[in-house]
Amino acid sequence: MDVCIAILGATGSGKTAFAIELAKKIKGEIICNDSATVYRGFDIGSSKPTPEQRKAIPHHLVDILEPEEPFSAHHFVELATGAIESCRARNGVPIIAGGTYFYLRALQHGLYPLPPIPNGTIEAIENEYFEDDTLNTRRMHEDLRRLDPASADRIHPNDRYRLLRTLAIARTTGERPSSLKPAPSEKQSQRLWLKYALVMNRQELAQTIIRRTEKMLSQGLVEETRQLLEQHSNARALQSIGYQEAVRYILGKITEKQLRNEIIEKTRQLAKRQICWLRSDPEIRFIGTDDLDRVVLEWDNLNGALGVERS
RNA sequence: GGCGGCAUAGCCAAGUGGUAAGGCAGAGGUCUGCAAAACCUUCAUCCCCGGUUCGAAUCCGGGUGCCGCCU
Repeated sequence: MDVCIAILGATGSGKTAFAIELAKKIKGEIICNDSATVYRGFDIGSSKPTPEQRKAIPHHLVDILEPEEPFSAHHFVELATGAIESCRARNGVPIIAGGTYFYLRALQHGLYPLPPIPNGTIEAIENEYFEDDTLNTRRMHEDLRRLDPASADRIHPNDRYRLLRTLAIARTTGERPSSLKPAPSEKQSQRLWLKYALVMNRQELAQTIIRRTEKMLSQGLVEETRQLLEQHSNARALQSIGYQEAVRYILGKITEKQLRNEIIEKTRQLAKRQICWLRSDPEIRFIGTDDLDRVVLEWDNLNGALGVERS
């Protein structure tokens, strides 16, 4: 049996610090569950773990990609799986820490067994349904219903993002997307998870987000963005929170005050969606930042129980 | 002090006699390979008092507040 610990939480709930403290106590290594910290150069705005933190505890999946390189749930699953194994080989405890619950779910439960969708498929579909300057999602939805009613039921007619992807899957596999089932690998199904989420009340969280945002700005988020924009203007991560607003500020579209307020607002909205994910998973246990000992204890208990089981 | 204009949700705002559009924010939710993304649901009785009318956010009178101009 292979046990992984997940430390989840909304942005600013203190999960990074908590995960590091936990790692110190149980010989853990941290695997970052995050869509932005994987990129080199995205330091301030992604609140990447600091060099000191990374020196104290090994961190995986940080600074592993150039800004233009693609990254997705699938890449995350592969890389995180590798990191878990190498950590295990060193007798360490893998601690998956971060806010991208979608990635964690893919790591835990697996993704569809899908052939890669050929480049240009999505664009081709887009062109097909592009009418009068917009995507005719109504027609996309009707066509999807003809191909796969079950998928059409699950996807809202306005959700062009999922409509596009589902149509692309249907086209490249020739199968009904709704018939595809997530396929956890053997490793995945043997893994045991201890999942925790740091809770914080909304007001406290709002305060933390304000402080964080101001800190990012004073640490030079705008300057960092300016450099990224010059060298990697196509990087997708430039569209993530903080960077997107900084780009608009650099282009003169918003004022400094708007920059600050919009980052705060977007971050708060993100936190809300993250909390929503966490609430939807009954396996997650909610903890406070002072519950470190409890987590260590639960980990020890589980280990003891597994040890007994083995003998 | 006089004259004019405005007053609709936390904010912006449509509506000029027939039972309160829309956007933003907020709250709740969905999510299976871009997720720090995309999408859904939900949220007011119209500054106050009186009048006209079957019926008023809409018309009339008075009050209050804000803005502009004049003295």
